[in-house]
Amino acid sequence: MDLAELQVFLAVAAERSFSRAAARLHRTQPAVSQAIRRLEAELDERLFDRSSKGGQLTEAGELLLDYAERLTRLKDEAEGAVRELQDLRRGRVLIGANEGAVHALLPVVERFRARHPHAQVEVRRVPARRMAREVLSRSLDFGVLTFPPRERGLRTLALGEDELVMLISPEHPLAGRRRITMEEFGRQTVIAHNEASPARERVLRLYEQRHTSINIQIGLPSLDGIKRAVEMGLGVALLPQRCARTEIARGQLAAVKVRQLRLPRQVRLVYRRSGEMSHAAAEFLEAARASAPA
Amino acid sequence: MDLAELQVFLAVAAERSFSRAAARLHRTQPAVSQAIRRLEAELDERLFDRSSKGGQLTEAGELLLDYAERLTRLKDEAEGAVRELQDLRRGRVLIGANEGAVHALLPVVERFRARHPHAQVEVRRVPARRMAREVLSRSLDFGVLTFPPRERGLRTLALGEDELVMLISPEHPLAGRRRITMEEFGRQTVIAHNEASPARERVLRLYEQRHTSINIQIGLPSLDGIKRAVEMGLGVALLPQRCARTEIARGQLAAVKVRQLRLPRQVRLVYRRSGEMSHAAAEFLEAARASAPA
DNA sequence: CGATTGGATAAGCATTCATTATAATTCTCG
DNA sequence: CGAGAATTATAATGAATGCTTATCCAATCG
Repeated sequence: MDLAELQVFLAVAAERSFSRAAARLHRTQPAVSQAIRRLEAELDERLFDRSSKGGQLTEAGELLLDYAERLTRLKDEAEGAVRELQDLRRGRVLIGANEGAVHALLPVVERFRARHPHAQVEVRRVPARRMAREVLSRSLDFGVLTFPPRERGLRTLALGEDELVMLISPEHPLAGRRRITMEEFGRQTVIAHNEASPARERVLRLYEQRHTSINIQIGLPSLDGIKRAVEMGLGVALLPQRCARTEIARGQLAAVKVRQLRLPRQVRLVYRRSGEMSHAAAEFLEAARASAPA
Repeated sequence: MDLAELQVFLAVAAERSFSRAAARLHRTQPAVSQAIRRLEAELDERLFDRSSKGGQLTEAGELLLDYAERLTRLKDEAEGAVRELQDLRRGRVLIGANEGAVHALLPVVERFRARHPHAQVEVRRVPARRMAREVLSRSLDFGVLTFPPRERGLRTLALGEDELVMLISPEHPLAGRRRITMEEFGRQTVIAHNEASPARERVLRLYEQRHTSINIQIGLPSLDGIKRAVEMGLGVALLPQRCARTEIARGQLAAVKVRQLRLPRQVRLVYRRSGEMSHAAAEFLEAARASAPA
């Protein structure tokens, strides 16, 4: 029993005639006769009563009619679903990023969504350490990193540069300064993310090398919390400039560069070198390329 | 997109390997490759990611997997349904009969149901006049008549003889008599069905021919109502003997023959001479032959 | 009763699908 | 990183399925 045969069966049932069904299907009448015959032979059951005038359905024919309709409907639905997938209406891009990197990603997401409004974008918070592994194991389509991954089998795409700046309240005495020294920064009350990150490791190492000190006095679990705390004057923070762009523009926060701690870094999108990429992922990559710096 | 191809697709998805799927389907590996290729070409969409280890499904593959499973399930269900029809675990026989004729039919129904407990039997009340037409137009599988139909294209099978008797209350003065005359019957209070029937026409015509009279004084819409009314002594009725067999046996009603009005008649099952007959109908006919008089 | 209509059958042909043989990838392991 | 193993892709061939043309047969209708 075959969908093509059922299609013929449906045509005959609808037209109540073998020859008219043949015309509708752009086949000859014997082709229709044979298709019905094959069906009947396989089911060992007559489907049409040829004795009567119009191709009258038998009881078994009536029964099969219902199933044939459901089957072709389901088939059309399947094809439609795939088509939709191609239109990215069901597509989804899964991206891993740590909190700071999200900001570099937003312009890409914006561009992608503008072109494919039905596609889903999900950005998950994934520690930089696990990023490469998750991308390679297909748990993620993309990862965002601020350092080149050592793992093989990955490609990267630069999304743009960023640097760390000290964020402080505009009321703070240092708010007017263009830049300060590491030592000055070290004397501040520092508010930081309470998760390990490569950037933080690097900053701590730099202080160690200089034999000066820094104390992280407040640890918060979210970027937003840190920014609010800085606004309230609880202390200062060292964060990627992009993360506070809007607050700086609005005058809610001030940014001051710290000598030796600017750590300019490339924000990178990483993805699998080989293997099938979903349409959505391919399109996302395209959007990233378009919004990346020339 | 074809059920056969989807079958291959399902096998590959299940085995996560083209070659293992080929083995399971008793095909060669290139056959599987090509079937998948055809599917992919038709959908214009990769279904498996060949680069990674096992035949990993792509996004579209996952989507199609669900549909493929539902489609094959539905196909199996359709085949099962036809099979059920064949062994009469499903199926229906539709019979037309007027109320009196039902009694002649019951032994046949009983026999049929004993053999095929899952098959449905539906007896519909159909006026004798319309019976032949309904059978020919396939609205009914069978009809029950007490006269040979004039229409061509029908066959008949005798179910048994029956004759009209006068039913009266056992308390009635005439209850002891073996037989009475038409004139005596004419003087009774007659209770009859208030629907026209060939039998009634015939009785009225006989009275006309004899220039004697009969008055139907009570008309009731159901056989059962008539029998109750007779039991209560409201009058007498002229009905097929079979219809009151149990009441006569129990002594609730008495039967008296009426000269010239016995009208012995053959109860007949009528059905289409040509055309497909459902399995259920064929078996019902078989049951009727078996329980018909030799 | 002959003509017409609709379906069945037969023979030939084309396309499709499966097979064998072989190439190209990808993965594994030293 | 490279050789070998495993898995999938490709090409060529052959069988079979299904379509077409050309009829035949049955039923219906004037």
